[in-house]
Amino acid sequence: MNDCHDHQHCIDDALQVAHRICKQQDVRLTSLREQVLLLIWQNHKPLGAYTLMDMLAESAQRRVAPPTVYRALEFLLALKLIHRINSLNAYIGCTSPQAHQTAGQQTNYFLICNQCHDTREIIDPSLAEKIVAVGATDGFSPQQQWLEVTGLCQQCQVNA
Amino acid sequence: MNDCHDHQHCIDDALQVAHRICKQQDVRLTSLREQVLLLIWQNHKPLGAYTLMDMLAESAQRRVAPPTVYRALEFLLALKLIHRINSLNAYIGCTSPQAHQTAGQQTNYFLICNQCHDTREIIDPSLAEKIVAVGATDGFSPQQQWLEVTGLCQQCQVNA
DNA sequence: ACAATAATGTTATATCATAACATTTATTTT
DNA sequence: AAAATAAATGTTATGATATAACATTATTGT
Repeated sequence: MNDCHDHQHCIDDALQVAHRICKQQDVRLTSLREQVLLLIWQNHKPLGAYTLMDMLAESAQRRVAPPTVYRALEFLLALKLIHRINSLNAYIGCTSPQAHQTAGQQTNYFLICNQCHDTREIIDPSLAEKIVAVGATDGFSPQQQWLEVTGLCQQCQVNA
Repeated sequence: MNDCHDHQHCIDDALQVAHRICKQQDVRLTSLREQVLLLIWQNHKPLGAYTLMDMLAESAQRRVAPPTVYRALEFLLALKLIHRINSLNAYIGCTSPQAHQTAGQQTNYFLICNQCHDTREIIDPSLAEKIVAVGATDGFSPQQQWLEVTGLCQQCQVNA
């Protein structure tokens, strides 16, 4: 893990934000949903749905079937508490659920380390604008943007 | 389809380029591989592997099993004659197979219309540079970039 | 023609995801 | 508090995407 941060603090913070957002939106962060979110944050790497199922069985003593975990993921995705990494079929915690609306679009930018799999979300309105500008050449009106950049994170470059 | 081009010409051209590249690289564009590439170009939209299988059975009178079509796709992907659209689990023809190496990275940028599903590839070195710059802030060394932007193409905005 | 290599065929199965309906839990109304 | 309602989760089955492992066929170089 790319450990340039206090990990426990980061988890606590994410959970706290989640509780706040759910309260605001008047939706329920049930025990299942919270467990899923917690597992995603504890691992701090993109996790697949079936991996999460196994983890729930182990750490949370709760064996659930696929639809159950997918429903929890769907809920968390809708609130943007997590994101889906399309190139990995996996899910990761969102660092700032309110921050990726830029000019009416949903932006999702990730740096994915091929070696340690640490995955970092980027929030950068100037990048969003650049991408909009590129599409505008073709008269395209964007709604959602996904950017997944794979490579080597700083840690893994140093260690190589 | 976003028909601002001569479609047959575009198909012919793509096939010709494919033949040339295979010759250059000394690899074989077999009948199966060519059929798959042709189907992808004829449709001009992202196609799933199983859709391609069905199409092969119909138009090319050739019923094949999944591994066969996946191997053909793998071959075409390796030569960058096609790309995979991760958000759709689908494959699309590449407009200029040599053009997306920018500063040592493979770049894949697409505008995907939510309505007509027309999917356009973008080649834009300045965007690649911008993305590299964004990653550089975190000391990230990129290898591959995927950008998938969904929204409405010009045609579909006009028709709406 | 023969050996070596590459491509495709075949069977089985892994992996990711959802539809449809039953049950349980939480909330609201009375 | 009990009943009615709504929301969440459980359950079963299956759909959709992809690959592993090994057999066979086609192509290439000698």
